[in-house]
Amino acid sequence: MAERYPFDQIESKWQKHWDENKTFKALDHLTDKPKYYILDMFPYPSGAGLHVGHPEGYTATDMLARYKRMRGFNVLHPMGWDAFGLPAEQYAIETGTPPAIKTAENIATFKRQIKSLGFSYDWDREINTTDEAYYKWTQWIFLQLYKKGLAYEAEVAVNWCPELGTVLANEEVINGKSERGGHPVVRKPMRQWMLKITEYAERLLSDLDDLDWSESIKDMQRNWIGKSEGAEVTFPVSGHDLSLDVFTTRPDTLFGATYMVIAPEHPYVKEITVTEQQADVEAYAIKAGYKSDLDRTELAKDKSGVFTGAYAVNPVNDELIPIWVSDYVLMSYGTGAIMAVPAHDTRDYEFAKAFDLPILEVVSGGDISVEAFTQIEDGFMINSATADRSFSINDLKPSEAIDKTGEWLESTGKGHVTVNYKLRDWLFSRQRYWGEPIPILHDENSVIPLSDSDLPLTLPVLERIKPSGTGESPLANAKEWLNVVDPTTGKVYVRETNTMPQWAGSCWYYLRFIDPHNSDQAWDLEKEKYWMPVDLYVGGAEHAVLHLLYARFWHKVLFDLGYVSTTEPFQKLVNQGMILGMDGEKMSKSRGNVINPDEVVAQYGADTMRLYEMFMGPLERSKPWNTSGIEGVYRFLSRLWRHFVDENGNIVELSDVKPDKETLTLMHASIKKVGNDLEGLAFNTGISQLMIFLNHLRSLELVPKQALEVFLTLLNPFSPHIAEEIWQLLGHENELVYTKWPEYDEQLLVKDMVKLAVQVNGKVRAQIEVEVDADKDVILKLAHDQNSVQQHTEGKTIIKEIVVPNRIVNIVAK
RNA sequence: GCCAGGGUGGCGGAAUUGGUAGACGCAGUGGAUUCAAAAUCCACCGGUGGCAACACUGUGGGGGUUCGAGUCCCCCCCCUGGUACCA
Repeated sequence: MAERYPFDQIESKWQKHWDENKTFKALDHLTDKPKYYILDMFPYPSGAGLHVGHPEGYTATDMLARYKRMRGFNVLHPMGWDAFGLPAEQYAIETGTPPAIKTAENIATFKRQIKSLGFSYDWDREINTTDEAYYKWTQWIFLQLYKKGLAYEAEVAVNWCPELGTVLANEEVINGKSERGGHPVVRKPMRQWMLKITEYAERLLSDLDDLDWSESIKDMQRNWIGKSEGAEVTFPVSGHDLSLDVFTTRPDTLFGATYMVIAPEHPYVKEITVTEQQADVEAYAIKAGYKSDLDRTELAKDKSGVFTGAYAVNPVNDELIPIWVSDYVLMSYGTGAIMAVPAHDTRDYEFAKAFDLPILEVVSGGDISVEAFTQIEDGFMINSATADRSFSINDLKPSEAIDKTGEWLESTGKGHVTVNYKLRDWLFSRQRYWGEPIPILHDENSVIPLSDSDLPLTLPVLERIKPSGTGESPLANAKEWLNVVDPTTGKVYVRETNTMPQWAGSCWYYLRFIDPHNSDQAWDLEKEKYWMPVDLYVGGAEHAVLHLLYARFWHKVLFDLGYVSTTEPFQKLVNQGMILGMDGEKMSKSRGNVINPDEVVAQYGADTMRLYEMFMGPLERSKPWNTSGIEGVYRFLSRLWRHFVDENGNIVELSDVKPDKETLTLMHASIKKVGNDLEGLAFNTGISQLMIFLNHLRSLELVPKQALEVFLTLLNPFSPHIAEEIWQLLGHENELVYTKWPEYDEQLLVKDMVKLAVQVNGKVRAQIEVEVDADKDVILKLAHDQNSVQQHTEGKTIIKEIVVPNRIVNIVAK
């Protein structure tokens, strides 16, 4: 390890200074400065403390925040805690420690660790989702959703574990057994709160286009929303006074529908099944009910199913086709029933083969004796006309046939063109204690929302948190809390025992940061107008779909209600990559490759830690930690210190004269490069430029004071403690934090001589130095004068000579 | 299977978007300093051949476009993330 520079003293000194002076306080109504809102995804404060992945994103946003301040922006850069959630509740069940206590401890650890890195958060805006002053407004937003008709109750199957007497989250169920104890888990319908996110599907999809997010994240959201255009077609059931609606994206293949399939949970299953098939169908439906969604897909290869004995009428040609029940059709998508076109759908093809059902080709171009032909771009329609020829799509391309069939369905009333989404409504309730209570009362047959003045509805303090045994949340045990007696009528109401999911608090925290202490409103509308939208949002890609989709949904609802001024909350989004262990594997306790940020800070200091986190590589990419790599950046900072500060802590002798030409050019090139790299979040190359700059300064006999000052200014966003300290030693009264970022002079970056490579047939043979924008003839003459060029052109005819000004010369000879 | 991103020295990574591949850092080698080591400083550092000048070769593999390709086009292989009977 290099000789220590006193980073521990320097860093604690400046961190204390920033704290005491509230250096990073964001000003709400400072309208003469442009605003910049930089947000980190706030962490769940786990018991394990911070790992090196957290500070990666925080370091990046901090560097940008500090840079933006130097650029004259009023920066909002806050931090808080997403502190509701399962681990604290499980810990409480095991140990008896109340979740609030454990959570407070964890937050203290996280805060200490985050502060040790010198991040420039406005700590006066710290928020905590478990704080009743915060969740009062989470509940208030829920009531807004409820009043708008976007929250409703439904019977939904949950993972019920009879042994544990509790409902489990999907991730707590492994292979149909509980993660803890390995007890069997069954699907049990329970009353749940749902949010109608599907009502916003189209807007959530189309508004993605204008966001400055990576294409891959946008695509994940698009896939999740899963819009598909098609038609709904009605198939009357023969001999019954009912019909089955199906959704299809391929109405062109209607003539090829040779059977139908309905999901085992379909409401008509019982009704249409003929007596002889009743037993088989019922047995199959029960078996399918036991399978979780996962099991169903695992068995995807082998199609299973049972014939109902009933027939449907294909509306296009009045042919009778059999109706089957199979779990390859999902009740949760479309209508829970499909028309099967085995010739042109892989799944239907497999099913038809398995049960020997007819396969009728209606699009030419494939070989249906081998596999389903699903290409939609190639081929032409065949076998697709009504008996009386009144309707025919024969010889059309499938895409044309889709449109024409759609029109026909509309005009005959046998169906209609429609759109379907994969997105489902959001299951919003959890049978847990440690979450926001849902502000709802029940009586025998109705639901009564609390009024705003009853908020917050606080969590009751339970002596001991334990499962209710019924599948309800532990709140069902809180008898005094549970029952509410109307003082005038004496009527007894029961509180909702479900709580909100962890997503709730994080759906709007970025709005509370704008006005965190407001007790009359969730946030002030004027402040919201000033600060929103979030200009940069940085966090892990694990939240690419759910958190971001849920938050966007709430934001749009709040927009419709007039509480926010933008349609989208997060204008620009960046996902930091993962930091891997030294072995290139994901860090985990079991692998023993976890790096503890506390140890890194203790050994090398926060400035080095920050610098290394960003020097490793591009922010978005995953990259492995390397202990000798951190030595490198540590040496860089040590060299800076040693070169300019003597043993007594005084600045060494500097020159007051103007920097020489080379130094001046490099100085201005660095201002440009480092600034551009910070804007583009390309921290690694910015740091590399700082290293080049310092290497040059160290090569000088006497360093011009001005050059060192510029260097420190550029270094400040990256390693602020050491930069401030040397800056102060230079005698400056003001702090670097709000020092203006230097301007560069483009004129100085224009060189007067350039080196050109001379190629012969595309291979570099010589290097020449000429004046900038030198004449083509001059360049060529000089090029031909080179020995090596002559060697390689000797005896050859010159066919072509390419001169790219200030770049390259290429002589083509044969 | 499908969607997205990515394969560059021993390692992390640069490369003005078609113009001298390997910046910067790590590791390594040689030297200076030291009684010695650590630290520090200087030099070298893709591969093959050569004492050297230099030559050939080289950005996952194969083909193509171009005066010129890490960069553009086509085919293939591998890795990472997402998703999965979505009709």
